Amino acid sequence: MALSRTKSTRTAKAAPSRNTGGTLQAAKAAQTRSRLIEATIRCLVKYGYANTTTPRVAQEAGLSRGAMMHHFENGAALIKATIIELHERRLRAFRRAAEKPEHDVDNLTETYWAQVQKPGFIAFHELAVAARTDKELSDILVPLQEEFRDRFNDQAQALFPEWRSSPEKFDLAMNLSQTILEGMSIAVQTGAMSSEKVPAMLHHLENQIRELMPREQS
Amino acid sequence: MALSRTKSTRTAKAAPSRNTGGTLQAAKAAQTRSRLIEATIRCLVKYGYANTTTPRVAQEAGLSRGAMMHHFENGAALIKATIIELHERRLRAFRRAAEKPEHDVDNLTETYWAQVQKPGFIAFHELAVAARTDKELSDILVPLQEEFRDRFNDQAQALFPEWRSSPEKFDLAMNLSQTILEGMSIAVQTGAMSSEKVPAMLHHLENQIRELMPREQS
DNA sequence: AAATACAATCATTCATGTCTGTTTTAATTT
DNA sequence: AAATTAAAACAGACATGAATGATTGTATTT
Repeated sequence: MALSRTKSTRTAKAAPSRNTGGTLQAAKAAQTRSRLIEATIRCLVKYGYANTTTPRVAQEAGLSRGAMMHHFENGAALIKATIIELHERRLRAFRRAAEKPEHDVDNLTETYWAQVQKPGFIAFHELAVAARTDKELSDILVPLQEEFRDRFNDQAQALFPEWRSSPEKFDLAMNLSQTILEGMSIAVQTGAMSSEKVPAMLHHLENQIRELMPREQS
Repeated sequence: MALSRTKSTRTAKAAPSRNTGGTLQAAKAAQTRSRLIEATIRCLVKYGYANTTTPRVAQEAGLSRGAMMHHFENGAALIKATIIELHERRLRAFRRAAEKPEHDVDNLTETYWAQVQKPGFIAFHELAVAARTDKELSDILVPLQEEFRDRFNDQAQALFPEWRSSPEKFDLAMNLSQTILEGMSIAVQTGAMSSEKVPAMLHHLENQIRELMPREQS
């Protein structure tokens, strides 16, 4: 997409009167917006950020580009919306996992491992990499990354209350998990690591976490 | 760059007669090629893959685009050359580190940690991410990734011969190191992780490696 | 009917590869 | 050693394709 490759000369074009008023055919609008966002995610996964263009997204969504511009005043608005959708989806998935009854370490690591292999994470990483050199993108992304880390820690702390006794070890375990699982996903995707190595790594990570816990749990 | 966005209709344009003959003003040519490759790396770091274009690279190198096209018949050739340069640089750096006398674990992990924070690795990751959705790129990159893993393991095995007694643990230690260090570098770059967390992670990794070693070494 | 969803087209910008022309450098000949 | 010549290094301009935001026009809703 390469945000705002062309500078908007026009007078900011009154954003299409976001029809956020609860009860109308605005439901249709929200649905179409959602379709476009989903299409964007698919494009990011299939073609990468560099080749995710507005015509391609429109085609992937089965819409005309004109229709698309009706719902998002420009390409930047679309990927901004995509970012926050991915963020919320990440939080939701994490929340669902936390609500399940079984909370042993193996379960959680494998659940998060499954998460980081799904399209959502791949698309998110495409955007995160792009944001490194795109201020407009990083202005949106960085705060969300921080919020995710906080929620991640909150949830984990709620699940393992006995860990509050040694917060440094807890912090380390969280960072280890995130780094290894996310890093491993990226490494496999980019060919830096063979997928055969994954099980042993997961097993080792689980052991590590248990050793960082304050003595109980299998 | 987005390789070959336009298809070459012309008849393959006899590649500029690579003047690889050892002893001429061909040294100048090699030097200019090198300047262009360095400029490409800088652009990848500064602007990201999506915004690394031939005009920008030429400008960064202080050359005209025409001159650039004289040395690389198209943009794809340039980034291909950049990839193998980065690969060889990675191997060289690794080799240098192995030639130093002191070979304790702490030294090696911190050396590699320093490596993955340098421009070379960042540029390489930009290309690796792009290669995920670009067959032309991955055709070059994937074999090099494999070669790097092999050399990485060979070198490490030469440095710690006593480790041959337990190859699975050795393999795990190598994968752990690569995943954590590279993953952590990316995480910090993209804002997924705060850099404050790095020292504790490094320390933990070093301990892990030592525990995987067959009993000796401090 | 008024507004909103959608479609189609426009002008602009930019990157790409190709082509033509100029300068510099090295090799050959005298 | 000086002059000549050929090739390589470099620069600038061109045509093409594609993506962008803007604009205008049509069909649905409600």
